[in-house]
Amino acid sequence: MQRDFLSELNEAQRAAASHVNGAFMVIAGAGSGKTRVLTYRIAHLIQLGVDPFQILALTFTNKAAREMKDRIGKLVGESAARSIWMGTFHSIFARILRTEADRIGYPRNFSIYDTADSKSLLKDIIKEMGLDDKIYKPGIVQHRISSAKNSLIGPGDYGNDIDLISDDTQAKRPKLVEIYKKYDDRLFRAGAMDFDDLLFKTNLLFRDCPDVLYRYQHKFHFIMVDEYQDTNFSQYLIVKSMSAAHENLCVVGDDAQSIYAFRGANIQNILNFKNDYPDFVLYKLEQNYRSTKVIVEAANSIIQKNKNQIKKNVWTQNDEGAKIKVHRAATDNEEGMFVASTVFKINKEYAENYDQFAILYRTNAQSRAMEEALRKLNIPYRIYGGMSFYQRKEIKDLLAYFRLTANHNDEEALKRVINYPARGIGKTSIEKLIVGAAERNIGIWDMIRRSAELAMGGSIAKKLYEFVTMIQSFAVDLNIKNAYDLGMHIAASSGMIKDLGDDRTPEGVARLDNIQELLAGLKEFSERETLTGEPLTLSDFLIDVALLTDADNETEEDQASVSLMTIHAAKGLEFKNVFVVGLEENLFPSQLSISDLEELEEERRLFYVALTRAEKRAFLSYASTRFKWGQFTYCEPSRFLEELDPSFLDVQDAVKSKPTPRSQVSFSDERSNFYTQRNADVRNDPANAGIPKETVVPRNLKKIDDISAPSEPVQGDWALPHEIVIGIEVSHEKFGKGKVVKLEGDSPNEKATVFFPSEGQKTLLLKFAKLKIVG
DNA sequence: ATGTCGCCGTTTGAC
DNA sequence: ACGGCGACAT
Repeated sequence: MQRDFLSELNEAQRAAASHVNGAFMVIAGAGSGKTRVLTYRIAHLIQLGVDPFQILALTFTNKAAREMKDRIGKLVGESAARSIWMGTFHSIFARILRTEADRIGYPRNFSIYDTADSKSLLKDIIKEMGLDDKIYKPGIVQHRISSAKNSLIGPGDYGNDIDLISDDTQAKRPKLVEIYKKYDDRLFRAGAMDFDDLLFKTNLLFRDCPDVLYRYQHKFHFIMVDEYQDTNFSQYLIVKSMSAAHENLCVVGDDAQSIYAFRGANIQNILNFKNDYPDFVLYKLEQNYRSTKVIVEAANSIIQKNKNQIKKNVWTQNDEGAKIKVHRAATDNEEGMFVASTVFKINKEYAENYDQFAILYRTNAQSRAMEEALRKLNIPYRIYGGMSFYQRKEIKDLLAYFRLTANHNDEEALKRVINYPARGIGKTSIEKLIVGAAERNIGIWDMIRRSAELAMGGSIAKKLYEFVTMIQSFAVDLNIKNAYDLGMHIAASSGMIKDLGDDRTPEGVARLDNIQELLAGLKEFSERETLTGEPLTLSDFLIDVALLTDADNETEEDQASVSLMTIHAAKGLEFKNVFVVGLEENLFPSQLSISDLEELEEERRLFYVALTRAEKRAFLSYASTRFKWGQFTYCEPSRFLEELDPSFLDVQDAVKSKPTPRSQVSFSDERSNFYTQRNADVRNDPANAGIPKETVVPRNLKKIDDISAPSEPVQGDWALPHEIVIGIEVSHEKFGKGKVVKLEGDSPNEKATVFFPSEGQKTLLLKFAKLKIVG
């Protein structure tokens, strides 16, 4: 019955997969069969007689865990596969924390705050403290607290950390520690943990309860960590503590694909592995099975520009393949058209299914132009990411009812639903309750019961009482009714179903559909069998849902679709045809990363990840102008295009006319014709003297777009950008000569902002302005 | 208490 | 362009 599946691996893969005891690390180049090694190793362990319950496998996404379980199930059987502890750090430790909650003073049904919840709480705290939210921006505060937690710096330690304090003092945010303390306290009183807490509190649990740690150390004989390059310090320490007893630890990763430093991932965890486990064994998987030679080597040529990396030599025996097409588009919409029409052509020409195409971008906002173009050509597509199903208001509302039922102290959940659907409990009342609770140092729920102290009107008190009673009645059913029945009951009794049902607009109908979908998901969940045979409760569902992302919410596709997603979301996936779009400075690499070497290297790794998703064909594109922040902005090609070895590229449509000299640090190759004109040149151009710097644009845009200027004064409806463009010189009957610096509005209400040396900037309605295009 | 209007800031990624 | 939020009206 045993299948010798190890023989299906290459030598390096087999060596790693058959390694049983001790600590070892697998550095796996892109497309080198990393998941194969992990799954085969687990299957191998089980074949050797290891109890699946003793195996812990930590993955980066729920999806990865699910897929790996499926594969293992096929190798050694479903039931064994199901018994393995496999999941993301967050979901595995949320479960463990739930079991051990009382040891750290938390309720078993603690809530999990998502980033929106925690931001909202921070906003409240900042407001309550009377601080300026322009200085204490909730996002920044949240990020600093999150980083602290990921480095295991609690609110107490934060105040003692000279570096952190001096950072805050310099940034004029001396009260940050105080916010952190209050935030921590409010979370605790709400019986809630944020995402970082799931790891942080696990560390506290293990530190403060040696018996608990001992139990888990001896429960898990084999620990595996996938995507090790993306673990943060908090995760690192959990792994280290848990594996201390057996030291059977296998970590797998690729430093070249570390793209999550922004949220605390520490590449040093890979680089330092040898210090913690001096006897460790290192395996390198360098043969790529995914991509053509061109793609592999082009990717190598880009990643070698990074200083910080482990040396490796990724190679492939696959075919040479086509060169990588580089396309310059005039606008973002044209870029979309290029992509869509190329997809169309390849689909026809090579009979390649639409699900074999991916369009990858740096930011979610870029999906719009792609979508429009695909729709025009009737190409089916699916967008991953963006507004997740679980972030929709109606879903969050219903889940808030669930959360509040399971944990009455969940402040964020309460704020969401106490007056939704409207029941006459307004902002002021809620504020009184929250402030009152904070003053008395009690939970929000207790505060409602003592609301008489707040001198609120009798009618409000009655409404509050009714609300409380309703939630309590739900709670009574929590451990009696099955999760689905209770969920249905809550959706109906809360009034949500009615409220949404009353809205007959298409959006309203869609919202009700979403609720139905969530309830259907709950039904499926409640029917799932558990390991222990106990029924799954609504609180179990909440843990699951809190940690899901919509990448996990995969519905079976009825038709093969092109995938649109951010590069981050594409990690671990592969497609025959990949389009990487928006290769422009300040977009990819992102503006925020450009001034920092480390961040720039992360962007480069991100580009590496993008390129290595492709099996057969890769396309790179960029636009010269892009509609951004509500107006046309100028873009120059990404430095990554210059860094790629040109021998792998097939550059179409490049501006062949004249390579313009560049004033900035130059890169040592000749493909400077990618560039039209650097901003610096434009600003320094004497022709632009006197024009405010922000609005100066290159004069030669007209040439780039090959626009012929009418010589007669133009009147009537204008179509953009064919006749008038940013940067063009015009003359006005009254104001004289000027230069167009901004265009906005739709025909026939298009407006042009023109800089006239004598008058300054004027915004003119084109259909009335008599402008003559000069030159 | 609820709803509407206009202004503001914003846009990196996600468990 | 868009969503969130405060100011103001109902």
